Amino acid sequence: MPATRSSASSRRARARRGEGARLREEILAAATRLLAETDDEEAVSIRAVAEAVGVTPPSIYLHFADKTELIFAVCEEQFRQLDAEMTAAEAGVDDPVEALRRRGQAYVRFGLRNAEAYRVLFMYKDHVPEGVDDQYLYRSETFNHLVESVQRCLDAGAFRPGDPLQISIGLWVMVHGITSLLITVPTFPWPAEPGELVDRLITDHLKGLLPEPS
Amino acid sequence: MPATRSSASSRRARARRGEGARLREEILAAATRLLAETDDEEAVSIRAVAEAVGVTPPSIYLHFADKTELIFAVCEEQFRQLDAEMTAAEAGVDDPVEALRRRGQAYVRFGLRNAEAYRVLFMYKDHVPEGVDDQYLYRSETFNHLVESVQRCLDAGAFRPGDPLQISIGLWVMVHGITSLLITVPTFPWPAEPGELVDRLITDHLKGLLPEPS
DNA sequence: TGTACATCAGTGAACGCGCGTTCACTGATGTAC
DNA sequence: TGTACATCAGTGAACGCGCGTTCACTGATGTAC
Repeated sequence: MPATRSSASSRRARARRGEGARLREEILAAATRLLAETDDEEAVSIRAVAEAVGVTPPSIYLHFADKTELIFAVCEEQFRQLDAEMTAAEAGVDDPVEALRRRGQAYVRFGLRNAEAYRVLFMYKDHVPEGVDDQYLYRSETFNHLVESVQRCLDAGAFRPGDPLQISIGLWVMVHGITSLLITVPTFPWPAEPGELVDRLITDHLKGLLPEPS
Repeated sequence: MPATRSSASSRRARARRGEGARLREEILAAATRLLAETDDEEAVSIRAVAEAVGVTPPSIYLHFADKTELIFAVCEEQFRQLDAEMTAAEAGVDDPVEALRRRGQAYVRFGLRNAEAYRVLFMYKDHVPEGVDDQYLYRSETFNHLVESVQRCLDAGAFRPGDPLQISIGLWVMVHGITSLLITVPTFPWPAEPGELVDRLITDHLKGLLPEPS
């Protein structure tokens, strides 16, 4: 009986010829799962990922140049997932302002449900490795869909005229502010429901705090 | 000629009897300076701090129980500094809304000028060590001064009636959103001046995006 | 149908690194008598 | 005024740890002839 390297995992079956690329997907999935389960990016080491997949550490380098590239690949996937969830939240909503509100709610929900992934995406420095377009976020589908959603509000006359990019930045700042503070300072006396905070702030942001003209 | 441990630093003169506590201040100052200069919390190791002070690593433990306690002490100091700068920004301004705006501007300026300290304060998990009141931020002078500043706006009738705590949370969310995104995603096409972004967002937040009633 | 060979998908062992922390100690400074 | 002693402010060396990464290798799988 050969010694097992760990009580938690067993050796993975070797891929057949030409199917080596499948390991890449398994590594990505394991890294994503580890990030969610441990809620700690430091626990997602090359060694831990290899162990979770059932493979030795050097195998990771068959598919990723280094650790940075692996983590970035995880982030890319999460970022697409965020877009998908926001798009789904908007689906079938006719009122463009209500659609935008649901988009915001979905953003915060995603961030809180995938807190550690969210931290890596938006609260780390240098999460975009060298060699990657540094306009990555700006040029992304994810951000673009927000701008389009804002544009629909402008087209419908629901907002007073303005630059959709600047309005989008304002909305992003707000939902990011909410998400990141809820993650980092969870013991603060926040409203009971994060959704409440999002709704109130979006409403304040859109309608204003100043007294109505009398 | 004795070997020097480093080309960069020399042995610090030993404190006299009863003045050992002075080392504590020197350690704090060195850690703060290291954080600012390297712009990287990971570079602020016990060893690096000791080296910067001109002392051996075990000496740190004469004044701090462990690394967490040292970093937290640095954070506390920075947090007081943030309060001082916001208070100074408000000084002599009569209009309470304008005072609030200056407070926000000062917050963002502080965060950008002390980016790595800001990250440790508000973008790390568990920056408040075990044993410290987990309502630390909420009960702080720094946060309290914001609430008081909001209360002055309410008292002056400059805001429509509302809960000063909730309004304060909204404002904090916004300035934190701006500061943290500017730090983390500096390559995004932000407005040229951070102050511009702060002003526009505070204005939008206060006045609203919706069309004026016609 | 058999066999030599190339290729592919990994393995095993080790590298050097910097880290936080501990422990037994030293030597200058001040104090009691 | 001298000296033994306690105390204080540190030092020096080492501990074990987990990390990313490299390098030479192995052995199963498929292919050419």
